[in-house]
Amino acid sequence: MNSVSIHNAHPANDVTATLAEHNISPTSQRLQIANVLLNEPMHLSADQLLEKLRHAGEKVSKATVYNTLKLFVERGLIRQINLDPERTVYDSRRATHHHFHEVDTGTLWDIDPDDVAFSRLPQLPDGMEIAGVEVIIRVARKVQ
Amino acid sequence: MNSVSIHNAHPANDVTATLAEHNISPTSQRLQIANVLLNEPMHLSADQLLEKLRHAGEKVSKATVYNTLKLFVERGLIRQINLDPERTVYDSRRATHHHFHEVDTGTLWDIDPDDVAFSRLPQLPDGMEIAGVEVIIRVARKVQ
DNA sequence: CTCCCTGCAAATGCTTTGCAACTAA
DNA sequence: TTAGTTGCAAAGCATTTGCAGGGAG
Repeated sequence: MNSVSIHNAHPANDVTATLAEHNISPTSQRLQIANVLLNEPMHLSADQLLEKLRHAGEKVSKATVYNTLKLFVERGLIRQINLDPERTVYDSRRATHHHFHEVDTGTLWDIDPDDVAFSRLPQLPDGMEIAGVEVIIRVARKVQ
Repeated sequence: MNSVSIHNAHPANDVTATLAEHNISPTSQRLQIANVLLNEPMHLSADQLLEKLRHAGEKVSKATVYNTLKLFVERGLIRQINLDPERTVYDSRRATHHHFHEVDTGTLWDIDPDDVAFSRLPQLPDGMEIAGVEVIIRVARKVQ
């Protein structure tokens, strides 16, 4: 598959290949970040990601985390979600999907795209085409 | 400024009443801001709003605009929409409705709630109830 | 050697806050 | 008088950028 000899606990080959598919050269930091994000679908802020990496003993700077996330978003590797101004979150599930958003805590859950279907959608503005449809279901803890 | 009762071209009484309904005392600045936002449904950032007010010859400070918008949101008078971190937008249509979002320019259009209907929605997480459903249709200019 | 990447620190830009002056009742 | 508001300037914070040092080939 590849001639690079990276041997860590994670299926790094997949990640390296994924980076390559998106024209991203696989530096050590990028692999670390991609491993965290891509191994399981998750929503993380830049700071949460940094903390997770540091916790795992990785050596990454804040600037590199930001720059790398920005690069990944530009290259379509991850999605950027903006719930509120102090909370930019990155979503490693590339396929379009939807979200539950718990209003009080800001927690996000994924909604499988198959669990949402429309029986009616509006006409598009002239000369425009759909780039994506996103549904956010805001939920709150039920008061008894 | 002036102790004169308010007599402008707009239906200020409605606005005053609306503020009252939301437990907001009708100061001069709040009336100015509410007039801009409530007279017609619109999406504005804090800065756009400030510029609009200044253009209209109103005397409002930036801090007051921010504080007032925050107050209005807390009191449920307007909604806050977060497109991306440097672009918090305020929406004066209180009823739930949906949006077209032009990706390139960040422009928003309203979608009438009647123009969207679901034939399937996911099961809610345990103990949660729906606080609102929001659909964002991202659109891009068609390339010929 | 050369190119690209990293990381520190400084810069940026939106938003909030401290606080003194002010206003309406 | 008194409670609530305003506005300036300063502070806060997430994110970006400048630039020197570093690593891979």
